[in-house]
Amino acid sequence: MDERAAREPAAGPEPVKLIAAFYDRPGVVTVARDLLGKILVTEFDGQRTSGRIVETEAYNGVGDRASHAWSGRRTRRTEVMYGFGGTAYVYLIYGIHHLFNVVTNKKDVPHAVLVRALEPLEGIPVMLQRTGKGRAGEKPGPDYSLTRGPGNLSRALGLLTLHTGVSLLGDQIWIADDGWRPRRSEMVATPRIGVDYAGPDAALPYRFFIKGNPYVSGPKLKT
DNA sequence: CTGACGATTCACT
DNA sequence: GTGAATCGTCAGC
Repeated sequence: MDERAAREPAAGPEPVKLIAAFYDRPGVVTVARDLLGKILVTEFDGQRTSGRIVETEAYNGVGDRASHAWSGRRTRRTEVMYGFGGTAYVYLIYGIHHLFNVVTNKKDVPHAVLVRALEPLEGIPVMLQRTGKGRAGEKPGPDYSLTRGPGNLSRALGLLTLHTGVSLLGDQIWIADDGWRPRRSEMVATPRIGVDYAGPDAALPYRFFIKGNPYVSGPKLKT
């Protein structure tokens, strides 16, 4: 298949917004894998920005030491994780970066998927404006750092902590399927990034990404 | 109320 | 490879 055609949003069918049944499923690891290739969209003040999801991480509820909900921790910040699947969970890390997560599973089961990287599709000028990247004097060609890494992509799409609790079934933030999906052989699973504190759970293969995609964060794989 | 720290990023050695 | 930025959250007193 022509790789370029596969990545062109206009080449495929109209993207269809994912419905509650996608998010409600009990297996957060499966949902994290299934999110690869889907399109994350934000539309704030009439400004649409979107990108194809190329990297995710699953956070597997109360039994997962890496999860904010580990051991049933339930606070004002994490309360949204205990809500319905298909809700945004955005939190501030290091006082600087906003990280966007998708709450999954049914109410009271605090599963979530961290979206770690996107390949930009729509609204790239807006993303450049929001991030301050792409100004004159910089080297030509795509700036892969625009949406590489969870802090960067959240900034590019305008996602802030105030968006925590927003339904992904609404018209501000949603995820769509345009029919494109990675082959199984293009998908890689590794341990999650930045969760060394999680003891044995730090080694779980809960990070998923599309092999070879230049927007994927973290160290490069050995070939 | 206090203090330690983080699901990160970037500049710098 | 190392360290700083910067502040809400959380556990503990």
